[in-house]
Amino acid sequence: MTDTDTDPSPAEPAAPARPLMKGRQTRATILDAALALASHMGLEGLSIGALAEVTQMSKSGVFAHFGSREELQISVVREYHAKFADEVFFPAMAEPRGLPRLRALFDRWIKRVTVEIDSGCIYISGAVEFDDRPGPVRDALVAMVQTWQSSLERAIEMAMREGHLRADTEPAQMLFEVHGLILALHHDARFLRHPGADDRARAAFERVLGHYTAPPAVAPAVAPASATAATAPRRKRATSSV
Amino acid sequence: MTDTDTDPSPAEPAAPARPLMKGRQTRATILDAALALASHMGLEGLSIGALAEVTQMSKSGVFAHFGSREELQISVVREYHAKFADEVFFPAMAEPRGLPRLRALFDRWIKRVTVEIDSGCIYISGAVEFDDRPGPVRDALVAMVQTWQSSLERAIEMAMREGHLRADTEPAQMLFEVHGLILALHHDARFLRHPGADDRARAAFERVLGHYTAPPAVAPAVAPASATAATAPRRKRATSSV
DNA sequence: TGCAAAATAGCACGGTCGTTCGTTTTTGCG
DNA sequence: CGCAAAAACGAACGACCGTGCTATTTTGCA
Repeated sequence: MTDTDTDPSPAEPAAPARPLMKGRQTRATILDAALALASHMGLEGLSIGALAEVTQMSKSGVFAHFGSREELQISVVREYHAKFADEVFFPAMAEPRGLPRLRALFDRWIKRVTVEIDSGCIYISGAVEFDDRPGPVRDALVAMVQTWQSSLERAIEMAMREGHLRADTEPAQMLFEVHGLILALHHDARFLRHPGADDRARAAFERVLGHYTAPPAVAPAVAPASATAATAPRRKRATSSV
Repeated sequence: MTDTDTDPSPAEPAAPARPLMKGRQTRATILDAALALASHMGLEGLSIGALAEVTQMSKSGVFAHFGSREELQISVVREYHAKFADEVFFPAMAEPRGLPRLRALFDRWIKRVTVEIDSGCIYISGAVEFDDRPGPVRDALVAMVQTWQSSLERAIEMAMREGHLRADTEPAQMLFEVHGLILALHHDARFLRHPGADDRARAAFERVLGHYTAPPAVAPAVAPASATAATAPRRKRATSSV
């Protein structure tokens, strides 16, 4: 949401900043194509030549916008981060704190990973590609992923504070388990092409929620389920349908 | 083992056709190096030139053993599969059926993914690299992963038959959740370099076990299918296939 | 020891890659 | 219009890639 085009009206005609140039626009076009290409081939599969072909430009013309392949990759990571935030994070923040927001986050996350058939998640593919490849690209990727995970963790903490999750919940542990569901979904849906993978993910998510909303529970086998259902507040809201 | 090693009597003096040659040995050496290299750079990062340098051979010398880069990649996948089976599957099969075997499988799986510092899991990295890159390499990879997952699923079914897991367990669903823990572990340990990731995975595994060993549970207001299973537990448990 | 076959090396090919550099076109504004 | 700056182009470079050839070395057995 940072540097989007601001040209509905010429705005400042009187001695504005010199570089109002509309080369920025082609840069956005290139970045868009790069994002699509990287979703298919991975960040390491990005090639300036292929990018030039897709955008009908010369290799050097594409190159000039980034200065190096590495800078292009980093730009792609940042672009993906912005899009991810727009489609997953911000809309979910419109939901009320606690379980509704948590469900909205997970639901949109699922859609980001699967519904877009032609676009694998760059966070996931990038994590595998750069897990032992040091450098600026890895650093950028780690920073973005950590930002996203921190947001999730804060949402979990908020749900605890709202009383929607049991008090002994370890947010990082719960995040680990939920993250695993997304990764398994990505694996089964994209790689194994299992059709019902998203249903599995959703069912598992509800199971995880079921655990973290149950009473602190020393009571082992005999604990009646009706009591747990009473203490766990099930909001209507039914998540966001989108 | 294939090529006609059943000739104790050398009937043909001119062409005994005995490929006992020790070029097989160098092939194994190359494959070993290739496995290490692919663990770092991914299957797509495998290059015959780099492999030649590492093994102190000529490019063409390395090349001759596989006939094509693609065949080399497939050989690496098969080699990894064999090693994986030797280190994870077969030792765990020595444990008694049911929970002990399940725990052993998971425990060794964890170690395969993390303890080997210099070796990422090729199943995981390969799945991301080839999730939309059709071809023989992808096919081989899918086959190996499915073999492994089927083995796990059978182990889960066995645990059910032993009475160690509740009768309404859906093996594929449980497998999905456990697999997610491994993927999250791989992500957090290798990419984010979180030190305690394996403890998180183990704790989560026990939580999953805790759920699937609990009594069938009286409709916790969520699951639509499990409730019906509890009321109708009578299903012939036949299917004694192996 | 000799000899055929297997294993390895050497070399060259066409191709793609990222990058550089000089030139040309386009842009924005006086 | 004119003109400087920005943007895009085109050709070339060195490096690495996979792969096909033909030698050369090594091996295993008579």
